[in-house]
Order: sequence, then C-alpha cells, then structure tokens
Amino acid sequence: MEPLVTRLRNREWRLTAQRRVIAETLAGEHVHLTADEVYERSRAVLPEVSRATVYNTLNELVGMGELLEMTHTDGRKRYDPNVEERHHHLVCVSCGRMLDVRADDPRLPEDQHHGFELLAVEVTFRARCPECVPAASTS
Amino acid sequence: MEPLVTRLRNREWRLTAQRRVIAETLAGEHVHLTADEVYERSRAVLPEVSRATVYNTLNELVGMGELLEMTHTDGRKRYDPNVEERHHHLVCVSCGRMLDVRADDPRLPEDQHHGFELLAVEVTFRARCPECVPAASTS
DNA sequence: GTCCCTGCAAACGTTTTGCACACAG
DNA sequence: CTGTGTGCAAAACGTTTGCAGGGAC
Repeated sequence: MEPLVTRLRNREWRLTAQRRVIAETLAGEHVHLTADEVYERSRAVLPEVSRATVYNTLNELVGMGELLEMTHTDGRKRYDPNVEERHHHLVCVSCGRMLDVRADDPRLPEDQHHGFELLAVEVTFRARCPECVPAASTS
Repeated sequence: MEPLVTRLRNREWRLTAQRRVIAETLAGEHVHLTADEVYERSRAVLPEVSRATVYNTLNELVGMGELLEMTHTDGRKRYDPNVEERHHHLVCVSCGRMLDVRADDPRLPEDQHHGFELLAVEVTFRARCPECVPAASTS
C-alpha cells in the first residue's frame, strides 16, 4: 500500500504542514495514541500546531477510513493507523489495567453486513485481573 | 443466577433506596443505556436521586463486574447488564451510524489470558455504510 | 485570487469531586 | 451511634466550535 501522505494527496486533500506532521505522527509504529498524545508529538516536530487542528484532522482521517478510532474503556478516544498488525485488548473492569492480546478476528456473517463495507474489527475482552480477583470473592 | 439485588446484598453492599432503584433500572430489558438515561429512568421512579449518585453507583457496579461499561464511538459511556443476550456492533466510521449485529464471539487463547478471569467480550466492526461509500471513491 | 485550513479561546456535554447532612447497619 | 452513601453545585476533563487571519492550490 502507498504511504499515508500519498494516499491523502490522491484524495485531493489539501496538504498543509500541520496535516502532514499529524499524519506522519500516526504513521509511526505507535499502537494507540490519544488525541492529546498526537498533539504533543506533533508539536514536538512543528510547534505551530494547535489542539483544534489535531482534533479536526483526526476526525477527518477517521471519516476517510484511513484511521481507526477506538474508544476505550477509559473514556477518552484513541487512534490507531489501520495498516498495523491487528491486536485486541484485555481490560480489567475493576482497575482498568489493559493488555494487548492476540486472538482470531471474529467474522461478520454475510447476512449481517447490511450493505456496509467492512474496514476493521475491534475486540475488547472484559475481565478481572489477578490483583482484582480476590476482592471479588464475596459471593 | 440470583437477581442482581440479591447478589449485591450478598457482597455486603449497603443497600439504599437510590441504589436499589438504579440497579433495578439496569436489570430491565434495555440494551445499552447512557448514564444520563439511567438517571432519567431512576428519577422517574424515585425523584430524590442525584446524577452524582447514579455515576458513583454505575462505577461501583462496573468495578464489581456486575455491569459492563461499553464506551462507544460516540464518546459517551454506555452500560449494559452483563446477563443479557450478547450482541455486537457495526459502526460507520464516516457518519457514526450504529447497528446491532449477531456474530460469533472470538475466543481468547488460553496462553493469552495473563491470569485474568474473563467476563465478556465486546466486538465492534468498523465499516462504511451504504450512504457513505460513494463519497470515499476518491482513490 | 479564492477557498479552505489554521490558531486562539470560549463553549459544550459528560463525568467527577468536596462538603455537610442523612440514613442503613 | 457510626460510618458510609447522598445531594448539591462547582470543577475537571476531553472535545468541538466561531471567528478573523493566512496559506495551498
């Protein structure tokens, strides 16, 4: 697949310095960044980037399908370039600890597609971590 | 399984009128309520319930594993009693439209459990809905 | 030159918190 | 009676928006 920046240019996307920096931040090897982390990293490269632009750009990229928005248990949105190796999540419902895990992607049966064009699948396993299990033994 | 209120009493949970109403609201047949919806419904039954208490109670129930917190794409948290029929979600990355779908749950391989006690699995299929597909044909 | 993107700061909606009072145990 | 849960209102948090100026095409 072509690099992200190239794909964006081909979509007739106005390529500004800020947008390029944001896109390049996401194209890195990071796994799932919050909007604010993207903001900090982008600003480290190009100081004249505003928080608003980061949010706007992230939303556009998600709408284009070039980026996955994965809203995690912790309430804040996290973003993931959709080209990376797939991974899923295991989170403790009690303390919020989160681990990356590997598991097979579930398949969506053909009769459940509803005409949608599938892009990706996100899986979150809810669980109680070893430290939190003892506390729950009141049954 | 015993009713939710009974399970809570057995956990030495201080059972107040407000908490009972909140728990009963959730025990209903609803699928995924926001905190505010829980607040409205609880207040319809017992007017002297405050928003803060709803939030506190929901957080406690999630920590206990009696309730699943599922943060959807729309940013706000939604809550789901973990006893209901499982269903998954199909979300349009462009317009946010969300449908419930049925699909097999993915299995988490034994060597990926990390000592966690599994409670549930949440699956979100990211896609582009029929109305949003045409707009994206700029490649 | 035009239109879209940008930065700033203020607005927004949701969730959390501090405090004094009230009630379950 | 004691300790914990409650209501209220204000704060915190992440995100969005309105507006005037600036830069990509």
